[in-house]
Amino acid sequence: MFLVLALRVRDAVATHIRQRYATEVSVVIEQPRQPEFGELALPVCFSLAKTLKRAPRQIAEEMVAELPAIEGIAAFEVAGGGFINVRFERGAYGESLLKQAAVASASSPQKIIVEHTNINPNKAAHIGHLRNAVLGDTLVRMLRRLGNTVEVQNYIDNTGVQVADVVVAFHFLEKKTPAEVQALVNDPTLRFDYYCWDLYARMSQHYAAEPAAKEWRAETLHAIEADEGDLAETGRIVADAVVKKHLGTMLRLDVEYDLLPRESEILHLRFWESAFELLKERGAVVLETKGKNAGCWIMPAHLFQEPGKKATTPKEDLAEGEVGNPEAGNPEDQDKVIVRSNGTVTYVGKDIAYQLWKFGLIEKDFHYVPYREYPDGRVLWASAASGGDAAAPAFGGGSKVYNVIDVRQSYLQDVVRAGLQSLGFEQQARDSIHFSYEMVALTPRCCAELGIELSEEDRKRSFVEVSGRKGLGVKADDLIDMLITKALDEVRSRHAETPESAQREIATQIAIGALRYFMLRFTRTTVIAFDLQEALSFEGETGPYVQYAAVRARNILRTLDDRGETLPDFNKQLGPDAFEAQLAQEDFWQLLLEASRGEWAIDRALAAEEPAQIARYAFQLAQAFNTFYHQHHILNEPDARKKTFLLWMAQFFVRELTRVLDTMGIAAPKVM
RNA sequence: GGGCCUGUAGCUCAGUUGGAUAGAGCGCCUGGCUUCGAACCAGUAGGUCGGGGGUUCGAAUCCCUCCAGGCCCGCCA
Repeated sequence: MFLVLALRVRDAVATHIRQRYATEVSVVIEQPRQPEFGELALPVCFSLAKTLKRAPRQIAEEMVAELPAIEGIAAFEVAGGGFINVRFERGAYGESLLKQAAVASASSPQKIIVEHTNINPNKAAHIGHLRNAVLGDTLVRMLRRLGNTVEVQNYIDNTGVQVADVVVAFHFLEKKTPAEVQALVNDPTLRFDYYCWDLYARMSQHYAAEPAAKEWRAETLHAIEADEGDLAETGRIVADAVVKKHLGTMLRLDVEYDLLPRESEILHLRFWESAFELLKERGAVVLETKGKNAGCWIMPAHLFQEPGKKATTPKEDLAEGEVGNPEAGNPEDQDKVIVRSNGTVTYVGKDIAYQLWKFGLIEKDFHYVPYREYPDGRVLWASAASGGDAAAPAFGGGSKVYNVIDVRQSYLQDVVRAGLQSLGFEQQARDSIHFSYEMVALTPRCCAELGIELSEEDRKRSFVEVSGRKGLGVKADDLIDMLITKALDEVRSRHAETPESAQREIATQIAIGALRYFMLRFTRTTVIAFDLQEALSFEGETGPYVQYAAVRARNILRTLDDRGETLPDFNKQLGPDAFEAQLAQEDFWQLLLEASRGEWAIDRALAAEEPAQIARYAFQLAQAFNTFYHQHHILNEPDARKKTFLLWMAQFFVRELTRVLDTMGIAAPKVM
């Protein structure tokens, strides 16, 4: 509702300015620093002052006098050097919240593709992968809440070097047949993804000690690509088993996907060939005849050095203004090889083909088979080379694509985008969003706690990068288990009477809440220096703090029921006058406002491309409620009218906070 | 050599895209549970917003420069 009024004011003011001053300015809406200043603040007169060459305060006064009446708005006031502050009609506002009036959306709904997780299927997921999945899944939930159709893709690189290295280790180091590897997968006493974690680290050490072993890698990669022999079969077994483990880990966090596009199908269905024809036709890639890249098809550096941006809004330029191109050295050093001199395509080439498919820009499509069904009924599909299910939904063809990939891949993402651009797909290039984020690193203290040996050099650093090759990192499932164990201790001490299964369910919700909130509270550009104690905390700015506020509010309603009282019929007992009277009390009004700002917060967070803002909003709302809860004892309220109103407030708060938590993928437990 | 990011309280981080008196959590200190259960609340202390210049009504935010740290720049993925 807050968003509805904000948009209404914005549009009315913009129209007024256009008509009265014959000029076009973007009307920025803010929340005033001080609540006493009202509900919205418009600094628009400051920018207007420049074009009109008049004092901002004078313009503000003139505008306040001339602005037409707006439904739901009680007053415009001039403040400071030329702010226009806006006050809502409190009675009407409360009434509309009760009646659950219109849901607003600032942008028109569209089909959006979000790609996230994308873990190499060769070992267990670690905390860095958790950041990706939580960020991606929260983005998906935010987009869906504002009415968009979102398709979630988790790209599986089942033919790459990382899988190959584990296959190499199984085949050449451990001398295991595919059947023996399959037996490991089936062994219930062994965690296959953990086994691979160690094996992969061992293999990396082996390569370092005996570089000649890299020939095994080449042989294995070739076998996997050709899909022939024992090496290929072991590859399929490893990748499929590890993918299933990853899906299980992510489901613990309530992260689901719609589609697993697999690299093996991109290869076998020759997506690249279609893209290659296009790229050659439009001159986006050319055959190099001289220099160090002789014999390669390259993308000339100038294509991504001069992106030729036009007609983009400044906001989009800023948000994705990460064009990182080397400018030093020889000109050909900056060209990007797309097809090697031996005729094989590089990773970026495949990525360009995949990105084109996401927008529906190449003729090719996958076949699709159901991969698994989630407990909530959602079906996860996987790509297939042939014999697809006719009942499969239409995948791909999005109008906007978010790739949730860490910031280290910025350069490659720029090349992919440049590919689209040089093919003439300007709009799609702009709507390809690299939703980048910084890495999760480990603090030296955390390494010490986990018994990880560090070099002298690393110990002096403020953080150490997680490395799969070194086997250095915190496994996602281990962290989740630790969180659940800790939460379970707390739940047991508070609710000894509760059955074990219920205790465990609550502890799990708290653990996941803590984890997801932890991964969301940092902005995308912040390196998370992972600290076990901080991550395990359930106090202060944490997920459990927010969950607890919801539980407290719900306890009020439950206790009312336990006392044999019934919830009043709010629709009959609360009208505009009642709201007007109760909301005259400032702290009631402020809490209600905050609780009604959910969509506004999501709208702004999406505009800023920063999910951390949702975490922050949820925390602030919880904080506001906790203060309110402490000051007003609802069930003992002697004034019947006031009590009715406060009960409604509690109910409204529960509903809104639950929705925000859901947007972050966090459950509101029954008790805590 | 180049590109991108970061530098804000003892620590970890926000800061509404240039706005009003720079905020929160943790930690420290003080106080509050027979209550809708304290995973909470109230309060104290803590700041040259890395340094310097500039732009203007107004700068933590934009520009220049210097310093410090991180990431990336392969016929690897």
